[in-house]
Amino acid sequence: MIISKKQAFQDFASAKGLKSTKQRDIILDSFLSCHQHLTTEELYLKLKTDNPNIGFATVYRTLKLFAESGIAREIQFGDGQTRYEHMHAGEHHDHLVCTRCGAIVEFENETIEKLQSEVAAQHGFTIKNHKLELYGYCVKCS
Amino acid sequence: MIISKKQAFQDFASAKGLKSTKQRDIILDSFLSCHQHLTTEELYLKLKTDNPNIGFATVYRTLKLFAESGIAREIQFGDGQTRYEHMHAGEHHDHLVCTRCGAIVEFENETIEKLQSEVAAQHGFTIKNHKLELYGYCVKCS
DNA sequence: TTTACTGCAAAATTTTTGCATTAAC
DNA sequence: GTTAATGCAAAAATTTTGCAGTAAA
Repeated sequence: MIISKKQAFQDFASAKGLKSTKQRDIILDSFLSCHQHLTTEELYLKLKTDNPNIGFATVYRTLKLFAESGIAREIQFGDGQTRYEHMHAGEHHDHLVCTRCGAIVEFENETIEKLQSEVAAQHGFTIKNHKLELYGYCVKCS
Repeated sequence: MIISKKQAFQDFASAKGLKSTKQRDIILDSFLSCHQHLTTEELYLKLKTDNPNIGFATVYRTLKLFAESGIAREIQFGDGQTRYEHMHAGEHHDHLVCTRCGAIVEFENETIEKLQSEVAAQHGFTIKNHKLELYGYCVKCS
């Protein structure tokens, strides 16, 4: 799982003629080991503990690369912070966001996905990806 | 239609003890007459022509109020700009976004809405609102 | 070597706020 | 008179970029 995403990024990197660097490896490992929706800053801070030599800009640019390569995707929950999460090839998940405590639950629903394709087709759109977020209160907060 | 939203905001305003001002009226009319997804800046520039005396901060704060009152909602298409659109009481529409030419098509789908509620219920969430965006190429661009 | 990458700091964007003044109640 | 709203400009918060030095191919 993790190995294959690592591989996927390495393939992307070599196809693009990117160089392999220590920093990118560290960022990649850290990103892959962290199963959350991270902002650039969060990942940067997380890394800085063990790698005080890595700069914010490198993390920023590397996360952009991850998104470009397809192993990550940018998401925005409307709080003004861009987050990155793992992108699982083929599959897709959406989010339930608690606007009180900030809890985020991921879910998948094939029927919804199918309906989305239908709607898109009706309008002549070719869909590359989508974003579905449900906002409200979680069990604890409601 | 427009009248009722105007009314809705006025009700909200009086319930909250907000004062009625010329600026807010102008911003409200302008916002309601414009059937697009506007950023604060766009609306501000649009207004400035006829009302050079209205400040950006007022537009900014007023749009926030609109969102709070329920007659508008904030949306983000991932380009780093917050937009506002009309919120139609009860109904809800989602977006098809062309990532090449920027075209935006609105759509509604009751079945999807229903499935969303089911998913939310399964996870114990009480949903206040949601956001569904499909990204891809429109007819012309694909 | 040649080309890309890094780190820092500066710049550009956007969003948000403080405050004196003005207008509404 | 009180209280809230406005406009300006300044501050925060994010995202993005320039560039000299460094490291990979």
